[in-house]
Amino acid sequence: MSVDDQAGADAVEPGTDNPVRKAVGRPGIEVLNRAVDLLNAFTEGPGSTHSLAEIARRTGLPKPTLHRLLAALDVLGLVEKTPAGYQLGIRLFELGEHVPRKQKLREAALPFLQDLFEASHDTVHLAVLDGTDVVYLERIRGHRPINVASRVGGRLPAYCTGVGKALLAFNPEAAMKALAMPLAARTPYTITNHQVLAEELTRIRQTGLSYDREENSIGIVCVAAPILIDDRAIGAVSITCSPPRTDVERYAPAVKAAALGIRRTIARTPGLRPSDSTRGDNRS
Amino acid sequence: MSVDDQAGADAVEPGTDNPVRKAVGRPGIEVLNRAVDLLNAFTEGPGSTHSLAEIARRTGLPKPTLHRLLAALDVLGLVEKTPAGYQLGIRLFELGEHVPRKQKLREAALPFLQDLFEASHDTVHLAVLDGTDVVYLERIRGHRPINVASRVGGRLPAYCTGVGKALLAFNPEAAMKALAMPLAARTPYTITNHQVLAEELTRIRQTGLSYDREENSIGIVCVAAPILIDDRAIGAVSITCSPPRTDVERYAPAVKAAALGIRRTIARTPGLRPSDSTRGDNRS
DNA sequence: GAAGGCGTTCCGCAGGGCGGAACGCGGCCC
DNA sequence: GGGCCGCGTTCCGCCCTGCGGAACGCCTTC
Repeated sequence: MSVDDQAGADAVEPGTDNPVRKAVGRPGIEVLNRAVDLLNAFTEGPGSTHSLAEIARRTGLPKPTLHRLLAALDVLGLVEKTPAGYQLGIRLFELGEHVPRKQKLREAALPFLQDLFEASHDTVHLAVLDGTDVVYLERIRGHRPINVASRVGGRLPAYCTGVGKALLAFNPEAAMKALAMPLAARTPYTITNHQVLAEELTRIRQTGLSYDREENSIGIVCVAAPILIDDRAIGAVSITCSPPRTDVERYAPAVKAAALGIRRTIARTPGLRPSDSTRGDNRS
Repeated sequence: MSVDDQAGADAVEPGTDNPVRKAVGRPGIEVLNRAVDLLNAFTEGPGSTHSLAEIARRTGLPKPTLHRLLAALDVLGLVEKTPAGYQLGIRLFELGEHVPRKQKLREAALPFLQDLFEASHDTVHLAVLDGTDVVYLERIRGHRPINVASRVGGRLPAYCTGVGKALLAFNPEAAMKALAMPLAARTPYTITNHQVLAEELTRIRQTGLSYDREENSIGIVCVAAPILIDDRAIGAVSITCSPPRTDVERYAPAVKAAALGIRRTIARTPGLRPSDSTRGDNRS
């Protein structure tokens, strides 16, 4: 509760927010698209248990259709029907724990994240890229009441976060996409100009370090470093603190060292390598 | 494997029966059933990246169909196509992190699990029930080389584990189901007799404690206690160790206390209450 | 008693998912 | 080299299956 309220409780991006949105002229299998839209409805906005009617409102799907879908998903364990409504089912958690991108990176990174935390006692993050968004895999935080907008399993646009820019800098295709979409101002400091963002990415590419100076959320600054395998960032680490202690810079070496350590651990373990998903959506 | 042999299950079509199981005469939406079977193929057996051909073998689905399904799931982010094959996608992890059964229980339990670990330095588990299986939500383990068969996000039959029996004892419907299915012997000590299991559950109901004495795995014993809300177990905690140090019993009070502590924390936080999913499959 | 919101069921229409067949490719073995 | 096998991918016409408007029974609210 202490967390996300003032961060704007972001309803991700303006393109997808109106109650009807997507799911219509899409490629792929219609039923699947709808089913996943349904599931996504649980990850957006507040609350975790919803009535059929509310899901109908959120997704814009007709009630009989939803009824059928929910019943099917319930049997499959992806959704659970409780007296209070529907919620995401345990089997989703099971499946999620078997996602290799998460599993292996996290495992390799955890000791280094711990070290970073010990050294700084500030919030430490591990994230990966998905499309032009960042997904947080892990967070270690202490008792300091920093209101980080992040959450494990949460998603934020890459262009306005430390880890995000580090990831973009070493993922050309994703960077292209990000540079081709509108950059909404989340704070007065958000980079909203494509030219500026491009330069920032170049700088990051040169230094191997990425800074977020209240670009996503007022009161939050951080340093991040990419975890590079074959010159591509498969993940990124960061330390976050509040700007009174503006000297995030002094953490830069530690963050960079942690990223390198993780890289080495991974290089030693086979199996994580083919890190780049093509992620079908190159159509957009 | 243990299940369907006696049912005859003849009338269904050929092609999908043998190398795989289910997915044929099922209720629900066919495409969804297939898609989820496809995803499940990634959580069974070794390896996390599979070729289309291999998935075809595992699921028994025709290749063109799989091709179409995988492409659709790729766009949705539930699956990722890499040069080496397909793997589960990051969005599954995202969804999994939003599962309330997991999210809230884990959050409430974590400090108590830590305490248990500090006190014992043996492996600590947190699990919930799904059907007649147990799903592990969290595990804290030290450096002792105990080969626990568990894994976070893993699944085991309830009747042969400490947490499982604790959960069954306080979930009548699930217990009924478990008592109606064949109990395979996983070790010489596994309870395979329904009568014996029923008595064991009664004992657990009286004492509030459940023991696993190498019933699931040789070399593994544990004590477990249910986390009770309104006389139903919404989860269970356990401490596991190897039988040379047979005195798991001395951990019993600590485990029980932890369970009570978690219960109290949850009772104070609203929102976790409606814990019983009906989980569609009451058909069986 | 009317009005609105909810979850649920029914059923006839047609659009979408199906999968056998066929193709191009690369590795392997004579 | 030629033949073979297994792989991923594309095509296309048949037919099955998912679709959703309409209608119902049950609540609470005014």
